[in-house]
Amino acid sequence: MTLTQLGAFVLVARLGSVRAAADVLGVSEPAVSRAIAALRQHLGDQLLVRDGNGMALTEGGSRLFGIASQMVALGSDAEAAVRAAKGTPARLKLLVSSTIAEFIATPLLEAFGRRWQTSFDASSGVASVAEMRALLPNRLADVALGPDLRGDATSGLVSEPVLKYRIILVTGQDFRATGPPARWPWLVDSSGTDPDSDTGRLLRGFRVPESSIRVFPNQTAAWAAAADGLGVAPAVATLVGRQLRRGELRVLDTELTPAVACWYVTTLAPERRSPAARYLRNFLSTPEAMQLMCSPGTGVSPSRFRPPVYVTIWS
Amino acid sequence: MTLTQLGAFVLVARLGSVRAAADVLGVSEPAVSRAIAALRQHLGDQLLVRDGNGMALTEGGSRLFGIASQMVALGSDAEAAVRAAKGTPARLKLLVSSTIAEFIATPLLEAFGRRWQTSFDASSGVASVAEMRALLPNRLADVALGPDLRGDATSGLVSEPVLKYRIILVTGQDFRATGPPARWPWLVDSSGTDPDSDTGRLLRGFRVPESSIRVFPNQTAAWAAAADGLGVAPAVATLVGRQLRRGELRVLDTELTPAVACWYVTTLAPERRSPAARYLRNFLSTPEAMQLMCSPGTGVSPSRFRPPVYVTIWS
DNA sequence: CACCGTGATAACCGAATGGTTAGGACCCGT
DNA sequence: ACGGGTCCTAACCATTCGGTTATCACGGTG
Repeated sequence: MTLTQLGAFVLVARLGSVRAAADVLGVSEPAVSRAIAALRQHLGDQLLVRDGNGMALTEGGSRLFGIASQMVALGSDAEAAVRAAKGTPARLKLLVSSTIAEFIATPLLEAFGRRWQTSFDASSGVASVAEMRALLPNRLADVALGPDLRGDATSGLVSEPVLKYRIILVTGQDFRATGPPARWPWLVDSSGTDPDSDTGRLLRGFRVPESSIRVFPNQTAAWAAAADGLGVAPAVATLVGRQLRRGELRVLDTELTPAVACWYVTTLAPERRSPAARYLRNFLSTPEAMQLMCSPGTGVSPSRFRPPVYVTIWS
Repeated sequence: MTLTQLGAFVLVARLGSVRAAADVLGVSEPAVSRAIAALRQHLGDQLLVRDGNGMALTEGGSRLFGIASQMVALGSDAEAAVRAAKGTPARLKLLVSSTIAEFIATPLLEAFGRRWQTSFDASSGVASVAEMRALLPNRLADVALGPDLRGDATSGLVSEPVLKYRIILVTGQDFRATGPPARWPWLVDSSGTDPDSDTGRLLRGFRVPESSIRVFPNQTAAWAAAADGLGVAPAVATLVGRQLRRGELRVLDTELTPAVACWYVTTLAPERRSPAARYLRNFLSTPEAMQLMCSPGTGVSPSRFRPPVYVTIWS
């Protein structure tokens, strides 16, 4: 399986014709045909089948197409990326939990950028605990902010506490909690599906069945639903201060809440740490960063706003 | 540049040693060394330099590392993906605008799954208008739901209207609109940075300067800020019904709002359409789908909730 | 039916990839 | 300075890849 073979395959799939692909590539038609044949044999699937006056993808071919397109695109990116790196600021890649992504990551990186703009080019992406554990040792990211990732000494990861926070349970003024917590309607964001997150642990602690859980795309939405009296939602105390002051939400105490938890910053062991990771780790202990994590402003100006560079792959 | 060369490079970068990589690969050390040398020459960068008792990545090498890791991983995925495709339901890949992603995509796909679960395996991802235009013709996605993508006849895309909706402007009860709209504080979600989105067009229509725009991670958050009197926010009328009924928000009329707009479904031309795309397109005209788009339930049960398959790449 | 145009296959060939062993250059420790 | 580790390079060889031309098989279309 070669990149050129994959490139030929992608082109044929896109154009729906071997001949046309050969023309575009400027090679003879059998060359393309044989590239496809090699892939067919290697993968044990027809990939492309005759369809009247052209070629159609098989189901297997369609799976391959998405992957191969990515690979080909990455291949041509590689050269450009390496060349562009000369004399360019280093990149800082930050992984964050969903809560931090929603409220803290953007202002934090904005502030970090103001200080180090010339030297670092920072961006962030959401990841589950499992993903963080996989991405950091591989250097696919420099820093993770959120959960404690210790517990596997062999991974070479170092987690350090950054900020304590209180986890509380909030609900609307008119919600009446009846029965045990496991029977309440629970309103959570997508971190509820990550068993290693605060939310996941809380749900497990109360043995909440799946039928009592509703997952919202973000915490703001879950809290809005809670304010409507639809159920209870976990929250970080400092982040719902506004809604509590306005009386939209009230705190509900249980045997497990309020609870104290802690955000951690995780990097590789000091000697393997990237310079960018070093700087961000230090930045997190500055008063400015602390301030931002305690009461982040919501919303940023669009010139500062740059969504993380995601590439969507249906694998 | 070969996949095996990239694989060797990734392994060396990960282990910090040529020798160790050679051991893992079960080949001689010069074999690995020469793979690196070939990449070095091809890309014109040292990529890895001696660093005491091992190898460290140069800036260019670190850029390549992220890309190469992806490529290698995709390469090993490819085989599995093709083999797994045999006798497997077809995949439906849906691109949606951010508004639809936040409120509609999940229940819609959930309903679609209930009807066709055995035959289709549907998932969705957020994309900007530009991304949709790029991904659909390449068959990296089957269907786009949201903006009208016509206007470029050569692309082979077909957009059909699905549902009319009203764009309104909402604000808190105590917000006093003074001066021209361009001077108001505008609270938008990330689609405000997509010039082809409804929000982007509205902001351009009022010539709102960037300094007056605050970008929130999602619309629910922007509306919550508007309810706090922090400014005005665009909204789809049917989606803020709850907040309007509760009196948290009120409608603000302007020369450009209320405006009527329309969601479109976009696919390839009928003869190039995938079967999955055909089915979803038909499903969208059913009463069930219409109902969902007009008043989507918020939140889904976690067993139904499967986040889209994202792979984060810092390119 | 004969005639296109399409894709698959065969036979051949140059070039590169990827592997080996042997030896040189370098850093680091004692 | 020496030995032991590392990485780089050179010379050699088998294999595969990617290209060609020629030929066959198939499906519409006149």
